[in-house]
Amino acid sequence: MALPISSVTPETEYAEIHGWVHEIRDLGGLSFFLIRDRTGIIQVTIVKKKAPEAVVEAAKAVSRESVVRVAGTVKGIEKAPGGRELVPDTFEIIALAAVPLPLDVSEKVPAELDTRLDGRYLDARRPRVTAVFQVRSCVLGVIHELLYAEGFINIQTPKVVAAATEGGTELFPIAYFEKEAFLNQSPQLYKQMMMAAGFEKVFEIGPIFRAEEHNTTRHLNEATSVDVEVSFADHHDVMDLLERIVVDVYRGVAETCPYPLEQLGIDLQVPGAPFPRLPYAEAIDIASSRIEEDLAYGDDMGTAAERALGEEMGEHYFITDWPTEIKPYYAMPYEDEPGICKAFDLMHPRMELSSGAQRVHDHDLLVSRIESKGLSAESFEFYLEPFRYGMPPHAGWGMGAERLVMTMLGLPNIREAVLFPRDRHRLTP
RNA sequence: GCCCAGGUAGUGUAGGGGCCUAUCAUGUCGGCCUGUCACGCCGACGACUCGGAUUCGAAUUCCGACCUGGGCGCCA
Repeated sequence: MALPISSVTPETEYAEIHGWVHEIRDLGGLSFFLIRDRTGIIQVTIVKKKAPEAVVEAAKAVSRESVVRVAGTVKGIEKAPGGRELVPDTFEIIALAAVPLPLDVSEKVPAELDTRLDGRYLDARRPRVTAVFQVRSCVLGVIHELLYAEGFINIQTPKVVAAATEGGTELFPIAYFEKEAFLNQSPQLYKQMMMAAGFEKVFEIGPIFRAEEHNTTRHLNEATSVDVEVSFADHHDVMDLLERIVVDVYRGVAETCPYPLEQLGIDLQVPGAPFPRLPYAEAIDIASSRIEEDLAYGDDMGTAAERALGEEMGEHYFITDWPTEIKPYYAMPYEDEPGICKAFDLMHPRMELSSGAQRVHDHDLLVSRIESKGLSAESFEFYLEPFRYGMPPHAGWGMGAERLVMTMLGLPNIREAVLFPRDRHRLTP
């Protein structure tokens, strides 16, 4: 029975391991093989005069990144990595790797992101890349756990839809038998419909698709959205929830991912809640005093403004009370001040992570909001009908999972947080 | 969509009219090496994205195509 490499300690007497040949150092009569699995690396030491002939032969034939099965005696030796090494009586090549490799897994020579993504299966063998996806898995696990613990229902909504959610963004058209259809940009309308169904608390973690031809380090054409909707809740209630999730995610990763964090060289600091809730008007004042370009009330936050605010705030924060004009039709305007609405963005100092709002739950108000955005209410009929038969007040948000992972780990490019990113130019692998 | 910068061995790079039979590292192959841990030493192998133009001469300049990275807008 093979052991995970990290579980082999100086006290282990005998071990069998499966792994990939990370590095080979042949000193002549003595050779060292570093064998790697997803949990760690162990040194296998072969003394040619003492080792079985079959071991020596296999060791001579093996190439870097081949899959091997090695079994033998474990010796506690201080000068070996991890304080132990394996002296094999069996060294079996399970799958010989061809040469040369498309990229250097041991990271002696860097590879560009494009090269790495082309050979993602190899790139992901690199401990620092594996680590990112172990953390990502943990992040999504923590979110699931927290939401289940708070009584949320995990839903799945269609990704093939007939119309845009909110207009504005470009959609990917697809052929759906004799009809035109699109890949969904957001589960927004569906999760709201489940409020009319009385589900009260729902969440969905799934893909969203945007056909924008953006070319940045923080946009993807296929992203993972963490979406939440809660009945009988206002925007502050769901900001509280979002805050709990972010803090819990950081804490969960810090507690359960020590090896990945070590690989990434990150000393993860759990952010302190509550996060400041900065009204849009104040945010504009702060940003405009710190940047060159003109920024007026009613403008969207540009990248420079976001960056300036991020420097000022230094931590996660919310921007609240946005002008109704620049938020989607489903954001609830304040009753006493309809020029601003109960929408919010959750910001990391580097970028926006999430946006949400208390939603409009009154049918007639929603129709007038849709029309004031220049959209046609008829095309939203499937969405509007539930609002006529008992729609509770509700609020929710959507958060980019990749952005959460990216900002937490300080990744330079959002593509680092996706196994097989889809961007303007990349459709394979 | 707009703007900028690039494409040189498997990988990452140097070189910006003749000094290029193209640098260095890593890798691969062969040889030596019993404690390496970026092992070391000797030798070899391997590349100028494509098409056109300018020129006596182009990896280098110009035009076009293709591909890539980044900034902005917009957003998660």
